[in-house]
Amino acid sequence: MARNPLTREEVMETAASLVQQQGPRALTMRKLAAELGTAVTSIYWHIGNREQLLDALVERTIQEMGAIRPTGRTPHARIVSVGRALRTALRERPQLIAMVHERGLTERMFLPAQQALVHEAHAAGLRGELAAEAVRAVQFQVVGFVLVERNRERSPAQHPSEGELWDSPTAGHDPALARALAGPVDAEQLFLVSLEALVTSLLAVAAGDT
Amino acid sequence: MARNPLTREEVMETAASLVQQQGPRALTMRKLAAELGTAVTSIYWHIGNREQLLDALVERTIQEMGAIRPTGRTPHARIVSVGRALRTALRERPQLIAMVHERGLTERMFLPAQQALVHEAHAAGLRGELAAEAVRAVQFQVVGFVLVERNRERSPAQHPSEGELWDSPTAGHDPALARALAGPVDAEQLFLVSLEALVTSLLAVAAGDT
DNA sequence: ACCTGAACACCGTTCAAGT
DNA sequence: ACCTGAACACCGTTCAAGT
Repeated sequence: MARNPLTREEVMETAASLVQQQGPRALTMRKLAAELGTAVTSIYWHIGNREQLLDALVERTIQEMGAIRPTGRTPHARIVSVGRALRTALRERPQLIAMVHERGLTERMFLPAQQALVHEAHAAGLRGELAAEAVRAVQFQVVGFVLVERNRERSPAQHPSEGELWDSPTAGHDPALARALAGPVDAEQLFLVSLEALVTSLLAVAAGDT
Repeated sequence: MARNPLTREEVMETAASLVQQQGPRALTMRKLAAELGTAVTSIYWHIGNREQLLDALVERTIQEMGAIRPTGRTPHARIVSVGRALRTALRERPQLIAMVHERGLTERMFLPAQQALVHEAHAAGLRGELAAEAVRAVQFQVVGFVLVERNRERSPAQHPSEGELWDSPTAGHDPALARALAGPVDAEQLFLVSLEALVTSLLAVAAGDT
């Protein structure tokens, strides 16, 4: 029970921990009020409605992430490092992904990496629209991958549907392929392979190589 | 009011149209019952609870999509064509994406393309784990992109946050870059560029070129 | 300026009771 | 086998009333 006057900060704090522990669906105004020891309606006075609360939480989490610092020598390595760091940062905050998911705020997840990517794209010799395209390609790639990855993890069931391919005409001739597709995904490796591929192509354009 | 005995089919049909028109959030058991002219509880007898209903709808929509047929001459072109077709098919069914979103079923969206991709990867000379990796890389790429794209479209607000970069140190030196980043995304082009890049790299591996 | 309880209009789900 | 209404335990939000 909080006797001292309720604070916007206090509400945010409690809401954040609630989301962190049980996901955004569990963040109900009434539960939150109970946790805070106040009436439900007090929250409305300080924060507004549930949507605004979620928005504020998303913003807060993004702030906490801070900037992303590239590592490595070559432009290629540095851009890839930004992608990896962004994925790591997002995966460390599954609640963020879930909240962004629930509302339509994916582009918020782009922000932490954007400055760094712009800088690196420029350093790699990309200019103007081409640089913008490269920045966005990496952002879409990374965020998209993380969305798929998380969504996959959320799914409780095994993925037996992929087993269908075991006896598909093509896979039947290639047992190793069938086995690999039936098995679990090595997300880490898949992420790296895809990102490397993308960056390679983007930089090939910069080098004048078509 | 439906006097004839309620059918599982009838429930699914009505539920589908409800989702199509107003999104999965509007699919409430009570609204659905009202639409059908029955008591809410009848639905439970035929279908089960809301989760099972959504699962069934997802499955149904996937079935409707049917198989994806590659076009083009070269392996590269054919794989890219599968990616494009998959994206188009998904974008034509925004309700599917929303439903899959709400539940954790992303991998269901992988299925329509998988057979075709396996075939094409094989035709391109990829075998075993390498082929599996290529198939999955394309799947993740396409589905991830569509997820980001859709989520972006759902967001009502403009994206002023990207304007931040206008006066970022790097972008400041490159007005064309700043302008491009502040403007809207050409999703179509971004998708193609990324997909082409990925496929090029995946096939380079097949050609023995490291 | 801040907090409150009552009330409204919704939910999904269960269950005993009907035919 | 199929359908029903009542009931339970939840929601978010508004609003008039308090201090």
